[in-house]
Amino acid sequence: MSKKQHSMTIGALAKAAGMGVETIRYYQRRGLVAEPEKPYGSIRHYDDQALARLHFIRTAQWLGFSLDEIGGLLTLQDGTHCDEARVLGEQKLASVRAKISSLRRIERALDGLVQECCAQRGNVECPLITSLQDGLENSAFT
Amino acid sequence: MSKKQHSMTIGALAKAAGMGVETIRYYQRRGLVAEPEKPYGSIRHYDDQALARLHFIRTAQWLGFSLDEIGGLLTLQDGTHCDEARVLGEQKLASVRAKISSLRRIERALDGLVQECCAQRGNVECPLITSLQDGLENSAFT
DNA sequence: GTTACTCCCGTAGTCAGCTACGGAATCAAC
DNA sequence: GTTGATTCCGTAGCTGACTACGGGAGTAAC
Repeated sequence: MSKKQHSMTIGALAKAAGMGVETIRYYQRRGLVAEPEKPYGSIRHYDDQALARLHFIRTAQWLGFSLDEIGGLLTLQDGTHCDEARVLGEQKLASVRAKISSLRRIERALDGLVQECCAQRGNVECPLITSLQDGLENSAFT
Repeated sequence: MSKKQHSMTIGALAKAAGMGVETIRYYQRRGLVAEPEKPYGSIRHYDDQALARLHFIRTAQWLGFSLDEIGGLLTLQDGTHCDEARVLGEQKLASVRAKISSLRRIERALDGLVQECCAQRGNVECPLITSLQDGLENSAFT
């Protein structure tokens, strides 16, 4: 149970979290990470809890949450708001799924265009370009 | 074959293209859309070719091309650079596919967390939050 | 005790893609 | 011939997530 003694400067914290010092200071300004009060000397020290919070932020970002949304999640962090967290998770899941299906449509369209391009190689008319000009309406991939 | 007589002001063009006047003027500044010279009076007029170009831009944007990339595509527009266009299309297709697979991983992770949340309803510990804190490593969804 | 690094803090810049503002000119309708 | 909308043009602001800069203070190594 050694927790507090593992203290580090902001530079070490940044290295441990795999991000830049300026990024952490930016999160502090946004209110996502607390600034520990600095001792009588002058330099602030951070513990493992600060590191955990940075992990939280990074992971939630990877899941597609914005920093504002992460701020919301952090207020639920005491564990007593499971339902609210779940709702946020469900909303994010829905938006991720929407993004995926939109990207799939784009994939089909692009793939079709590239195939056509390959087939017509050497031709003067480029099917990719002309499809873009026509807004894809006349193409089979929409 | 009536083409030129279909001329419009920038406002009408914007409406036809489904975008704002300021957006078109922004594209002109970026060099994506030409500014027709204005007649002795004062107001510029745009034809269907300008509209086609806006369609081109919008569609290419939907396909995930940035405005810079679209500028590149537009220089290939004479149709004699089919191979180059195809290469750009293939690159974009690869990046779309990468995005999709990354989003799928995110989907799985989020879905797992939300399921756990549902299962543990009423519990004090929220699995979604704690997983975020631990960086998902200890969770089954990575 | 000096050199070299790191920290502190505020402010400002970056990127993409718009969006808004302001003041003058012009056009369309009545 | 006046009102009200639109155009023109340059410049400036916005969003999100950083990233950089500058100058002073503290800290670690030799």
